[in-house]
Amino acid sequence: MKEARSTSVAPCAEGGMRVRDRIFRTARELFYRQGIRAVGVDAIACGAGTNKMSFYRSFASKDELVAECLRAQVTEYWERWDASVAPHAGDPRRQIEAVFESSMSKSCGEDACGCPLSNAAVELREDTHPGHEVIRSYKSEVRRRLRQLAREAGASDAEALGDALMLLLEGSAMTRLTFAGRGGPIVNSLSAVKTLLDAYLPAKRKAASVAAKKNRPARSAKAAEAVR
Amino acid sequence: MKEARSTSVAPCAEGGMRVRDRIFRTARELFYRQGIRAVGVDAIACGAGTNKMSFYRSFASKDELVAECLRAQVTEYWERWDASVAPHAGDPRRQIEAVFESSMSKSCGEDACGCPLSNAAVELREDTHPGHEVIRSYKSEVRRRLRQLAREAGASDAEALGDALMLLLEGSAMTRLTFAGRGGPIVNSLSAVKTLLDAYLPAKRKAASVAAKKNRPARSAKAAEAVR
DNA sequence: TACATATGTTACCGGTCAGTAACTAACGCA
DNA sequence: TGCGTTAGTTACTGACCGGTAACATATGTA
Repeated sequence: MKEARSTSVAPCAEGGMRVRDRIFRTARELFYRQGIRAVGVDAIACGAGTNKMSFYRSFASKDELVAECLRAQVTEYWERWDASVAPHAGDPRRQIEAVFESSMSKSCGEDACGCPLSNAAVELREDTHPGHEVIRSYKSEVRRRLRQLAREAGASDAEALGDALMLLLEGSAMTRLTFAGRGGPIVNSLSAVKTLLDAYLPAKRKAASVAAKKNRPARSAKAAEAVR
Repeated sequence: MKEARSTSVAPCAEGGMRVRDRIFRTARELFYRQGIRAVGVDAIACGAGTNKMSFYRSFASKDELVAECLRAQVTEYWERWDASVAPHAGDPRRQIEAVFESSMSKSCGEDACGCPLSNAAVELREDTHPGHEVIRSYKSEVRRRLRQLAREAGASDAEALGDALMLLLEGSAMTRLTFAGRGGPIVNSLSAVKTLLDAYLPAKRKAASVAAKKNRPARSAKAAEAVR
């Protein structure tokens, strides 16, 4: 089980950052790129331009750091979610599309390697790990929100549509680990979403949509093409 | 990073099995349940009712064992695939459904925790690992076959449909890690597949389907319900 | 000047990891 | 009987792991 782990990692000095923040940022990056179990405390501290002692002055344990990284990931994810949904208030179908466009361009973007939360779910199997509950509640909330949006959009079967969307979301992130670059099945993720929406949602999106004037089909079509 | 790993694992003596086979079987089970990195060579040997020395008489290294486990997984997967597809030769739409029914009941079954290949893709990030190529070629073949089936079924956009199906497949396996038991989004996986098929395939399945008499919509509907 | 806070340095602990050496015991077979 | 194969046993190596102790050095502030 050879690791390229010990190879010196370029320290992210980052000028005016406190040690704790540098460690935190470095840890998130290394965990995401190389995996949680593959990255040791020493490598994190060294990568942050400090040493192990300073690490343990800022964090109680590696497990706690991992959990905190996951919590930060969740917070950022919801910020992105809310930001992409906000401009389309009253148009739930468009909101769903916006969520996927955002996800496809970020968590599944060019240099991305999957979803940090999903990856952590694979690596942290012992249910005593403090990060476990973070992952669980996050995934449940994703499911709840997608089902809620499906309901608001007037889906014939909101639970089925919401779950189908979630499966696409999870699958899109996961395939990024094997199909790097721009060629994987993820290129057809958005079109799958639209197909499902067309199938489950009432035609002509009369639905519960209040501000129907906000529709911009040309823009969404362009975004779909941009992924390919 | 505490592990429940050292707790004695019940040895699978398995009477008349050779040491190598016992080690192999034990390794696959432990890797799948606890993760590859979380399981040490000692734990595998001990779990197989033998010791580390016998392990290294049968396998060159842990990495090689991992790769061989993945190869075995791939072989079994294609056996299952072929077996579920064979009874529906000439009815590609039904074949797609059968593949999903098979996958949902096995790799995503009751006590399952995701797809061994996908999980390995998360855990083995160094592209020098001998298992890496196994995963990559396997995923590519899954994609190729799904697109091929979509083409045979006469899909309006075979690449899009094939990829959408693959995303559902990947997502279904992945959600099993967080939503254990029977309650996760996977319960709506099959209905999502049918919806996509209805959307992409020509109505009344006239398509390239040769033996249209093989249609058994009642059976497939029942299977879809059984998952819920 | 004096003190508190934040950080760096070095050395260490006990444990686990993958992997090896050397020897011994059982079994099948000719 | 003798030999080869298969497997169990014990002890070991060197590296790395997460985590800690003790001490030294900055820097800012009062």
